[in-house]
Amino acid sequence: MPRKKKLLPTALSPEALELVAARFKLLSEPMRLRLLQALHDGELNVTQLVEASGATQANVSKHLGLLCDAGILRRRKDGMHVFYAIADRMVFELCDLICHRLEQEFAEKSSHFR
Amino acid sequence: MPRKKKLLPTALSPEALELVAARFKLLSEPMRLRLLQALHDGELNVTQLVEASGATQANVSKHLGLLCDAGILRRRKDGMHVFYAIADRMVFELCDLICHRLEQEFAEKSSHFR
DNA sequence: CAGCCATATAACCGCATGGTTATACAGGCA
DNA sequence: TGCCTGTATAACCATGCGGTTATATGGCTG
Repeated sequence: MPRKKKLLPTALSPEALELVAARFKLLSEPMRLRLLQALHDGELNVTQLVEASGATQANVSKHLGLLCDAGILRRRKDGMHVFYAIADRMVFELCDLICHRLEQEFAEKSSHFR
Repeated sequence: MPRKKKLLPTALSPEALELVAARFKLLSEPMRLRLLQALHDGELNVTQLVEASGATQANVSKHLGLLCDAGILRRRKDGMHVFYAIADRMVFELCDLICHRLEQEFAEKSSHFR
């Protein structure tokens, strides 16, 4: 078996950067993060997500569609209901990284006042 | 020494999600990713970044300002020049995660045609 | 079938923001 | 001092996109 990955950065092409940026953009909406968070522990249908997020049904549906198209969520129809679930748990890894870093930054800033 | 982190997800507050989303939004522009990538191996001044990115000086300057305000970059004035450098290398970790995942997704899709 | 519920979609509006152009500002150099 | 270079900023425009409202679709139930 050959080596797994190249270690050097090897500048990404502009097209690749577009795709990466698009992925970040998907995660750059608080409402979508709320939906993802609501789905952290398991699938929910649209009505449940509407309740959990506090947004309108149309709005929730649109966001879910985007996340689904990107492969972050998956859909499962069950009779009249449509259940959504996390398809790519890496999103939580990304959020946690940012979250901990922010926490750390604020802790440092606030320490200057003590 | 007590435990380092709580293990359970513990839903983030809406305000926290706003901050996390804002961080993602900063990374959701291809041009900003290009600038970050250009700075991967060390600091560069604005003129060099203009060349590296192919954008206008004003545009580059604006993006650099945003990244700097967020603490992702740091500035260093040297005479007439202003040098920018990565202040938080976590951005590369985030990009790599997404990048490898996209690579993997496309590889899987393309394999269906072989 | 009729009517209701759950979901998706289309049309629209308003705002945020990326890009450009022009200009201001500051440091070096004659 | 005056000019040139490097950088930041202000004003402006155009586009994208999140939110809403209204409507379509489709499955269930009486």
